[in-house]
Amino acid sequence: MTGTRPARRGRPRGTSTRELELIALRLFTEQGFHETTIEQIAAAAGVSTRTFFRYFDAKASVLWQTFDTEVEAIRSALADAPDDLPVMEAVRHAVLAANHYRAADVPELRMRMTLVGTVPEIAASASVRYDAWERAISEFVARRVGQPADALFPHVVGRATLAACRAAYERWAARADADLTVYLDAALRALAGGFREPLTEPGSG
Amino acid sequence: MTGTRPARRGRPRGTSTRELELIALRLFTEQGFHETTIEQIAAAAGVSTRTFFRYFDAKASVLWQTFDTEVEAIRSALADAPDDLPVMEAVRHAVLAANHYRAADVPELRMRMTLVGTVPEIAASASVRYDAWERAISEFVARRVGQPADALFPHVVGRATLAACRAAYERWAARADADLTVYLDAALRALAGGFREPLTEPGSG
DNA sequence: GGACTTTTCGACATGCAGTGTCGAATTTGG
DNA sequence: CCAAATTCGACACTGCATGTCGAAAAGTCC
Repeated sequence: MTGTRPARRGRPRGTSTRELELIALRLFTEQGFHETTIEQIAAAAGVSTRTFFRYFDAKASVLWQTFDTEVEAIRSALADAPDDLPVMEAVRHAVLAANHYRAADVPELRMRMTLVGTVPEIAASASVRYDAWERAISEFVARRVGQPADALFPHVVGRATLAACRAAYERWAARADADLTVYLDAALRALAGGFREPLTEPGSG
Repeated sequence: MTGTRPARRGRPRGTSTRELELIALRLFTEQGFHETTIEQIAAAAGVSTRTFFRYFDAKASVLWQTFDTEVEAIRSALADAPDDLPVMEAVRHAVLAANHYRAADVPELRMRMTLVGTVPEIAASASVRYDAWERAISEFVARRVGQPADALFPHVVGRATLAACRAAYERWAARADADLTVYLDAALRALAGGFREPLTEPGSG
């Protein structure tokens, strides 16, 4: 989000968060998360390990770069939702709108998802980020039903919605046979239906 | 689950997981999680830091001792559920049955919940444990709807159910004005209703 | 162009989590 | 009393994360 100002003041940066992200993603998939040291990532980018921590506050943070973008997309989509649209309909549309990726970005996205769903240490690092995602939902729900954002109902909706989406993410990353939005749509419809009628797997129809 | 055999063979243990758990819980609440070193916990129990890691594989693991018990309780409750009971009804009953605590255990439970909901590092350590909880649900759902346990629908139900319960846990730990089961019941009813009608906060009626 | 400011970087040091190794300590069983 | 079993403590080591401080590299102003 740092505006690309053409001429900054002091010494120019030796690398970028994006470069470190790509290098780390490659090394993690090649040799594993735990087997990759920060020293290796930094060395591959031509900087010191100390500098790595000037770009990211932790080893796993390198994988959560693009996550904030999605949260913001959901937020703005929910802000534009018409008032007569049912709450869970609005939520579903917002999530789907925020998860349309260009074909070129899909392999990287899948790589990231696979790591999140596979490596426990990375999954653990997610809990903090998920809070922002959930808040985007719960604050919208709170507005619509006229309750404080930290009340039980909005909180439950936010948590459950993210949980459903995570399940869809993981299934998609593991199977790779359909569009991500198909999985998300199915999961969110099942959620809004109270899980009364079971769902047929997207790929198996 | 180590059966308390009265006479074992070699040198007797210098402490127990339970003792370490209580000491750690006290120190964490007194001075914070990050501010408490394993050296302090071990010293308070009269053992070396190396020995701490013979009882737990990580610093945060010390707080998840009793979690497995709950998962097992849910599992067995679901196994006994009658076939004509709707799926989400059975899930709700099982969760509620597994969360009846004796009054004496409530303060410790609340302490633990507060830490999980407050300290990011502890929340992060939870993701692995939650998997077992979710599997208990999703395997039951898979059985009932005749799908593989790793299919999308059971997966979504498991994730969403745990998410709803976590929201209830946190609200309960933060407010402390009612029984835990009241919060859980409300959250799970809202989930099974597809979040169509909003929920009134348990304490504010 | 030279002095000054701003910003990033590298080197060094430190603390803590987690793991491997190995010998010592302590109990039971013969 | 000796042997087997089991736990513990001491030591060493790697890696993550953070603090400090001076050097490097750019722009800015005169």
